[in-house]
Amino acid sequence: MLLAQLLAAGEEDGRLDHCGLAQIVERFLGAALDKTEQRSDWSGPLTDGKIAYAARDAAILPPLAHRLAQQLALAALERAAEIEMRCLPAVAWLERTGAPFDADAWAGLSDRAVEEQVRLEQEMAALTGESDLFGNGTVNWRSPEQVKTILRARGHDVEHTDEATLGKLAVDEPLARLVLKHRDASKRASTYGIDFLKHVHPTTGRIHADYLQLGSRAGRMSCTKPNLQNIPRDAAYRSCFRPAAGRVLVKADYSQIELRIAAEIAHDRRMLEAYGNGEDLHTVTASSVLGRVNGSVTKEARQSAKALNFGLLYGMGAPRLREHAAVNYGVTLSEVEALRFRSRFFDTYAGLRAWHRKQPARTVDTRTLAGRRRLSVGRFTEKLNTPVQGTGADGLKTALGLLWETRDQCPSAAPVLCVHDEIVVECDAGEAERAREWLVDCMTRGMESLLTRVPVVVDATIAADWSSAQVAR
DNA sequence: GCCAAGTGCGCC
DNA sequence: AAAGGGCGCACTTGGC
Repeated sequence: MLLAQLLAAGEEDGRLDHCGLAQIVERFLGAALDKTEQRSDWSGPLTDGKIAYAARDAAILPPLAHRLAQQLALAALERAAEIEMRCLPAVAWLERTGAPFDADAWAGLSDRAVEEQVRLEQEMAALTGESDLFGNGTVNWRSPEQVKTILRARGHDVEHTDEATLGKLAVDEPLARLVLKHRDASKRASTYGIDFLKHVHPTTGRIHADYLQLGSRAGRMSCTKPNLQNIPRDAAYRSCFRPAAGRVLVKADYSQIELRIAAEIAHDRRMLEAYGNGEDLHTVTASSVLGRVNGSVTKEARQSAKALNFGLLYGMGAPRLREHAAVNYGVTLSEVEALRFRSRFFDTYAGLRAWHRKQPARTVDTRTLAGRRRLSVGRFTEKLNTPVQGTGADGLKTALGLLWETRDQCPSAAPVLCVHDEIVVECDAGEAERAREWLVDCMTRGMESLLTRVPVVVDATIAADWSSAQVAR
């Protein structure tokens, strides 16, 4: 399954997600596998037909494995395949262990979000004079159509009601501010509301999410039922992920990993030099692109530089840079200023500019540093991003494999969360320091197996829950 | 009642 | 010449 997905990465919808053995056999062996028995009643004694069906299912595996190995070799995907296969038991381990979770604390947050949502609806009703525009007397503030209609009635001729649009309006339209606040409360009341608790396992009390090992076209994992990779960063939410007394979490993440990988792939001298000297690239960008105040880089400037680094690295243009700066940093840039920042950025990182320029115009198959392939990439921005993001996945998956293979080093420990550049392990409090060293070592070695020109830095902390800040090294 | 597409937004 | 990328979930809308 994984290997078939690896070969298919980038096709149509990008994955062979819900495709079973029959489709894989059909595709790689060109043979039809009869699955009619699959949905029949398997209780009671096995009939000859069922036994034959089960035998056929098993017998097809050796020739299928042979064929897949052949195809992987032909496509030069052996290294990527090894990473995936060694990672697989770690993903099973992660899912089976589950994330430790405080459902009562979560329910409290959900209640607060619902209250806030109701309060905001009352405020908006008062502000708009209970306007009966939609027949039933109440406005559905989650309907972009209705929000648009009401804003237009108040003299704002908007095409969209997204955060960027409403954010601009918010300056002199209190309703826009309320709509944005309502969106936030409503998100917390729905996606992160009471229904989330249906994912708490009745006997373990933990959340055993479904990690899709090849969930993204670039090679990352995704996560569903529930998605534990988009839990709000707000400490109130993260702290609900908390083990019982006597156990602790060890959280570790890669420092600026995509920028380091980009430096390696693009051979950018300035970036490699900065990382080689143990510098922080956001600060370097702030200093050389945005300038200094009294000789030093302000916290705000470093924050803005982050946006420049991630946006411009992957091909963001000046217009969107302006938009982004306005919405996320409250920084107003003129067109000329945006263009100037952009060109100063590429003056600083000339290797990145050269890397952008050498991208072919035609559709290509991209490769990560481990050789992971994505088929038929046409967009310029995807040609830039996929190898970088995908190499991050190569390194993280290698690390997960190492954790599984060296688990005897830390018998009380098991992974409980995994979020693209972060792994969280749970263990006995008494084994925390040992677990921290083990985790940092596996993560470092996993990523270092791919990067030769740039150092890998892993930040790790021991904590009572998932919320505390990442500081120690 | 279901399905698909679109909108919006949480995270890395 | 110009072009940020990658997800999953809740909800609305429009059609059956």
